[in-house]
Amino acid sequence: MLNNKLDKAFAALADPARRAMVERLVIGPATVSELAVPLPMSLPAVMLHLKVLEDAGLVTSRKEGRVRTCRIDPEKLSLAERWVSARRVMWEHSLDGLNAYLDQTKAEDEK
Amino acid sequence: MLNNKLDKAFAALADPARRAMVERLVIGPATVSELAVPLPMSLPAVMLHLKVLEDAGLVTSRKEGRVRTCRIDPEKLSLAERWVSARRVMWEHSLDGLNAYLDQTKAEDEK
DNA sequence: TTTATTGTTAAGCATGTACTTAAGTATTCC
DNA sequence: GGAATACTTAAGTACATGCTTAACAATAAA
Repeated sequence: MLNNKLDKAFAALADPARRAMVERLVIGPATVSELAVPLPMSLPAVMLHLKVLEDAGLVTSRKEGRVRTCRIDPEKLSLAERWVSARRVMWEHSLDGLNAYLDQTKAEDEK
Repeated sequence: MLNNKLDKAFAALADPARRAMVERLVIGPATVSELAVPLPMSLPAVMLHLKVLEDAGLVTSRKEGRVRTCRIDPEKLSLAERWVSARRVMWEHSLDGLNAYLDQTKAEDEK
């Protein structure tokens, strides 16, 4: 059912086509056709990917005339980022992570 | 086909059961049964999730006797983190992101 | 050596995902 | 008005995902 926001955000980012769309949109807004150009698929398929991105809250779009313009909404992007970051930091503060850190420090001393 | 490492990492993190397993493992290593306790599903289902996490490189495990011990491998975790972070930063440096930043700054001035 | 524990494999099922082509709608241009 | 553009919807197909229960190791404990 994908209720959770994180579920949707991570699931959206799991697809290379959708990541490519995000990569394009971080540069600036784009139309649906512009997003579709580099992608090896039909326009309806791109629409579906766009819908997934919008549903995850990563992208918003607005239609003016016959053109739909899409842009990044970076809040959800940072939501996903913060989840991963917080867990990595937690791990680093655990005994396991501490040992890994010490091993790494030791390895660097021996260089 | 999920060839890409990022595909697998994001897809693995898109499931709440798997994120719960990661949350448990950042505290320290755990057995399969320990990971299964809080999860509302059968042990074989947990095994499948574990396999997905291992396949994504987020988790490693080793069997000693009849017990399999699992632990986090934070390298792939930071791989996903860095992808998101880099895109957010790129967006912030774009005209769109710059405007959002300025709007936010203005809003905070008015507080 | 029987029994309990811990994990693994197999088979099956229901649902979701990622497309496709074809047809349709709404705008804009000529 | 008629044609081109930019998307949108519908219908259908193929494959992947997320479980289940049942049966089967392998190891450890009594």
